[in-house]
Amino acid sequence: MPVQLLKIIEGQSGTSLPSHLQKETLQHLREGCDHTNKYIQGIVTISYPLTKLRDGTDFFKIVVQDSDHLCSQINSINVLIYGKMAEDCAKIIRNGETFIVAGFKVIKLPTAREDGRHDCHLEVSEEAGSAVYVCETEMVQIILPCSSGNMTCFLCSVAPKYVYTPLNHLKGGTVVNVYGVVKFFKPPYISKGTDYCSVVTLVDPSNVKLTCSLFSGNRDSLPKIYKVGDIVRFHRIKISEYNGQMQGITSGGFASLTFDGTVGAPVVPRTSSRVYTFMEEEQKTVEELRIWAASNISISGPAAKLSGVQPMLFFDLTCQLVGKAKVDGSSFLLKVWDGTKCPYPTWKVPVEAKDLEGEKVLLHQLRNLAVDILVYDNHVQLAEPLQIGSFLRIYSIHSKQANADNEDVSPIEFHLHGGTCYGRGIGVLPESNPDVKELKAFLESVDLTDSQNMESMCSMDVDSTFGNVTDLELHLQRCQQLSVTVLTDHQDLSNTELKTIIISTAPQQYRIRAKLRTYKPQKLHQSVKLYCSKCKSLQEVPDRDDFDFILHDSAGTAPNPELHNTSWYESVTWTTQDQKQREIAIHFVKHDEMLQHPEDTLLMIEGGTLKEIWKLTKRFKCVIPVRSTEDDLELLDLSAPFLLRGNVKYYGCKQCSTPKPMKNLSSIAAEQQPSWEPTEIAQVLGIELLQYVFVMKFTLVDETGALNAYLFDYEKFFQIPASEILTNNFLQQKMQMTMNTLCPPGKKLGDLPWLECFIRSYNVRDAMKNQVYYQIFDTTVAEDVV
DNA sequence: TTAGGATTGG
Repeated sequence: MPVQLLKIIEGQSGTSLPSHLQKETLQHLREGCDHTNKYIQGIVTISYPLTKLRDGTDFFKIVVQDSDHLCSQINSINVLIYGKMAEDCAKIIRNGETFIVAGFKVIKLPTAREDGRHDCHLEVSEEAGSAVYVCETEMVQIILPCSSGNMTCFLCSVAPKYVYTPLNHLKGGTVVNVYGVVKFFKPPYISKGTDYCSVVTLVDPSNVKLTCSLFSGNRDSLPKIYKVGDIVRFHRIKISEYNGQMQGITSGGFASLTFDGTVGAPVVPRTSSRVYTFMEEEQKTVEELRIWAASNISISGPAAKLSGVQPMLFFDLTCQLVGKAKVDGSSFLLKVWDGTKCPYPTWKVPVEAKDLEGEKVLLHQLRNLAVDILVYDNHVQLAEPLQIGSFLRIYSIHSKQANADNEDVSPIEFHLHGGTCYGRGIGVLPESNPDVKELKAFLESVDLTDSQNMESMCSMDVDSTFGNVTDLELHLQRCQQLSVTVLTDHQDLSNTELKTIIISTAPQQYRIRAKLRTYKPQKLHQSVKLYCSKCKSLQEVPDRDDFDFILHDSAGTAPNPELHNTSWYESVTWTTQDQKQREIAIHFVKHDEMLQHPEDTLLMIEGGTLKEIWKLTKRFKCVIPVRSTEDDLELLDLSAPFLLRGNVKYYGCKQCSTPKPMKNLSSIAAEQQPSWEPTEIAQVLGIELLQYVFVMKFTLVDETGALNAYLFDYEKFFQIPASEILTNNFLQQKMQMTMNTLCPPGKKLGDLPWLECFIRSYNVRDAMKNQVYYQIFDTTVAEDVV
């Protein structure tokens, strides 16, 4: 992560920075000079809200003041931060903090400034190779007299050193600071007294639990916990003994920080205090707790998508609010959606149209995707002021099927019962929350016309497979006896018990019969990775923003007219009418000196936006984003897809690819019937094609033991191509339903279906030890499950 | 003060 929080000790600032970097003063900063090994340091005096540029790039502007040269004529500079880095910086940077940047671009402004600011600004982005360091310190704000009038500046005060007590060393009657992993929590609710209340149970590596009752009149000052596994730091919590156990309760000056508990996620605290201390060693504490929690806390909680809900269970739902209505004094209706479709008919709470708040058109469009959740009693007061459009996590919703015994399938009802048992409640998630970002992107990708069309498809599926409840039961019974997976080879082998496998040496192959107790990742789309078969590396699929930024960046290079209309392609160019006057060139590859039908055509585009490229892929067979050099077209950075075909973005391995000239494509164009296969295109362009794979960890159990086995699958196991899952809503739902059959949520171990699998054991050695791993192979989901 | 985890009603 390029944005780092550093501990900077006064007089030794820079001790933690890379040693090749040297401090540059604002006076010496010039456009065109080499600042490669320089950094700028100053105090943030103004920060503007995070905004988006026209093309969707995040943009964050701050003003940084050189605190060592406060009274010189030029003492501050505008810093413009773009893309992912803008977002990251906006999260953690507050006025008064020390900001350090290296790897910036210096851009001179056309007009001279008279406000003491530099006549250049700095441009900062991940793509430009910038690195940002932020020092968070407790600040003292003072006003200094200066030649140009009074001036506000900030001084760092020495931060107090906090001591954290492990949970097994707590004593009654003390006030302490603690770190812990959230094992259980109730989102803030209105207590019977005067305050908001949140109950939080922590655990730490001493394996001791501490349940805390936190009160505050201000909901924002309670910890912003969104899920079990989050990590919290409490300052000044009072410890007392209750029923023979230690408990925590808020005391004066209580303060908390909350961190995402995911290993590897940015260590960015969630807090309402503007000023807090957070040192480098504390970042380590959070990272260590994350690693401890990963193997000691079960966070595969009852989260669900609407497509995965089953009758009669309790689950947490992350969703967007699209409508609300008062029903009566003790209940309130929330209409929400998460982009997926509940596979069962859902109830509609009757309310008068005039009582329903929300955008009418959207409510109509979502009539088959949105569900009604009725919240009761204490939740009503929190539900009433919720903003339409906001993102919610509703905890422990009860999905209830009224007359399950009835011949007619009665719809599923969703209730948030009164009370706070099991953490029942409603939390509002900020837009910066990673789950919200992901949900937002997914909601945007939902084609509402499609989902209406799919409605008939879905209900057909449901009708034929689960015609009524009896059929559903039969289906489940069948799953319990027969295996929900089948072997595609080696059927002659007999089963081996897991205990035997665990005590045997590797490598070996086994046939097993086991149950799937749990699996990771629970969010199925996170299982999709890109794999390079040459260097054997796995990487995340780049997100839309990465591509967007590369496109934005390459649009800065104008198409070179000398490269237009060659023997093997025909070019069209135009300039956009908007303010930016972007130049776009499209090169249509010819066959036999003729243009082909659009559906057979490969084209190369320069200067296009994400949206434009996406539209072209709908019409044309293949699209390759390129840019001009002096003498040829070339591919963009390999973090961007080098080829788009249908719904699939094809990526190349940065390490193993050696891009070749684009004119090599002409050899394919000259074939009798060019098929424009991605593998062939990759080959002539010197690209090592990355393959989409599912990578999952299955925890398998039988009567004798348990083991974790990896699934590494292109499309054989799920019979769904990994390459298409990210862009196909229907396939995502299908995969979720498959996993719900293999591992039905809320079922006891005895009720889980059996899986027949082939697994192979293999050794992984490092300097310290040898470890045995297991991989599933030659296995596929049974035909009547998918 | 409030809550002190521990579902299933409308």
